[in-house]
Amino acid sequence: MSIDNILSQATAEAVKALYGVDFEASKIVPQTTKKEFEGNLTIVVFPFLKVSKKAPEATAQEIGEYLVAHCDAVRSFNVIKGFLNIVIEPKFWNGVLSHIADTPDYGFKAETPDSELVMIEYSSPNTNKPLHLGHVRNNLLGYSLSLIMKANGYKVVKTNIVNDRGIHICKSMLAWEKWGNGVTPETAGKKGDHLIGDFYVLFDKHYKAELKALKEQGMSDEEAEKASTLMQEAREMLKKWEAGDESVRSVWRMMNEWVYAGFDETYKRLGVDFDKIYYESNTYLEGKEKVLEGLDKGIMYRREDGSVWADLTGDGLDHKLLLRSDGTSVYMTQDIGTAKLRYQDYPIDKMIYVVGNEQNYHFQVLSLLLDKLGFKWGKDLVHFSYGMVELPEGKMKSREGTVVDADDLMDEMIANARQISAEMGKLNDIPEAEAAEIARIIGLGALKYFILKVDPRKNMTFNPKESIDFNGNTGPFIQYTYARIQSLLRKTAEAGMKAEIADVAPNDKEISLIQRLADFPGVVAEAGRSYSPAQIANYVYDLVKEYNQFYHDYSIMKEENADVRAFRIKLSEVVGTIIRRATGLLGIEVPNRM
RNA sequence: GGCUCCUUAGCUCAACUGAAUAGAGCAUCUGACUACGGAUCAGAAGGUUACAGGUUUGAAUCCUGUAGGAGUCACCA
Repeated sequence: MSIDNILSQATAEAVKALYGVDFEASKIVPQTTKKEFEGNLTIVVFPFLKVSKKAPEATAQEIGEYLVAHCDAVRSFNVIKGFLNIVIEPKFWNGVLSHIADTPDYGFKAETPDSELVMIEYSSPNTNKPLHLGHVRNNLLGYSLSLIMKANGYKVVKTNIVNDRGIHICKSMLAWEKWGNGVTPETAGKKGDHLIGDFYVLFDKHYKAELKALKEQGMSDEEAEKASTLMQEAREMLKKWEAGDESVRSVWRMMNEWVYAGFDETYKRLGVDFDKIYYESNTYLEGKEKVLEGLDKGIMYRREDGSVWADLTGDGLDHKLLLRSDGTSVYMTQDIGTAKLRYQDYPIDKMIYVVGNEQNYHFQVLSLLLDKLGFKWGKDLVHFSYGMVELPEGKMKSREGTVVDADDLMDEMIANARQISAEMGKLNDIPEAEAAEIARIIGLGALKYFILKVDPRKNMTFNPKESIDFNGNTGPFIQYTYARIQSLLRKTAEAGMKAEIADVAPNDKEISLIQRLADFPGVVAEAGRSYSPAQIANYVYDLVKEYNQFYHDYSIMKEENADVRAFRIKLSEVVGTIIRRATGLLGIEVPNRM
């Protein structure tokens, strides 16, 4: 049992013995004592005043006295206003540390046969352009989330829904057919997703030129858009696609393969993966079916023009279109179809969609519709909504070429890490292959940490010019501390020094560090509840910062008392372990040297 | 205009379910390497938590209103 639990239970007993009232132990949460006061843990006694009918100081005094008399772990206490600061018997912490050291999966809950199955959808790319910075945030959040949920004992299925159909793909295809001269990723020497993205931009360029010419002939914006032959051709192509026209379909399949090969490379480098991939070209018809089923059951209704709608005014929302008057499906319909297929494939208990906050309304509606259609997880589906990534100049716009490309960004980060490492002489005497690997780990660590440490709900600004710091609250700072601990362990092992929890009383700094280590399970659980990797990131940073102070103040190898030295080496080792596990939850690797 | 979210130090961000004097990093200034890695550490300075009310023993946190920003309200995805 953790020391927090022991204390809250003992406090509950104290309240019962002193005032004869039952207080739920789980509601009494001791907090770590602020460092300007004496003590390790603090209990706030204000909630007990109603039953004690005494002043805060007197109540705290009474509870404190009871605890000292009845609880072995409590050595002494002091009272400041309504705060009862408790000093834990120092040797008690040795047991806490050895418990952490001896628990292989400390902080992680194991999956059991009754574990709920949670499906996490993330990434969701369009096949007409490469991944950009916004996708990077999405992918990192989604992947980290899946690891956190797993650490909380859930069965996790990571899924990706690829938007591989629609007018935007037709635009790329049309441009390739018109101006591509049969170019392929091989002949162009370019990743497939980038090649297709270029044609999407090319289409837009020609389309804009056409619009401009038409408007110069005196047409309004609307008239010009209607008169555009390029857009007409694209629409025509979409119709052929929907009809299954083989000439269109074969180009579509070929170009999709190019794009997927490109995506796979990016995903692999980013370190994310999926258990199951769905394609909208397979799900949109299913959605149609499901909607028609809902129509039969009276959940939806049909208008005179043939379009199908859901009336959500009873839920405080609006009427929502589900099938166009020509019978084709919209975005919402596809999501319903995807849900249907997923539910056929997996016994889903909980569904999490990692999608940007511009779709908050969409998911509110989707939740209601899925619930009405009988999906048991529909009502409680989680839209893990995150803010946009903006540039100093404002929003990223793919058509205007102001996007930060994911591949370029990773290249830049790694090159940057390489350069800084080299300047500091860190890479001297290291074989090229290892130097490259270290630069990769650091560069990606910097990027991932930079993005994940921010509260997901908030929009964030990304300044590519200033790039990312390597000092302070950053990934490399954490990685560096880990590498130093590994170095320490190597050197002490070579010198034949032991690492063990000897029979010594830890000092204040050590106790504080042990307390923080002991907090790890709570942080993982909390991150699982609020679905936020940011909490893990901030925890591991605090841990590293505190360890650095400890590390700096003590010369561990120099310490002459072998027991104290062994204790500190062991403590360092455990800190290293927790750093590795916490960063692991963020998808960040830690190097043994850097 | 309706609905949702955001606003904390010059900048980038913390603060778990309300709790003690709101914490870090960057930038600025001052210090510390003849034994574990200076990508480090110690210290200084920097705040009316957008504003105004309210609830509470206690509010950055909860409620109401105001201002500013973002998103959304498509037979686009």
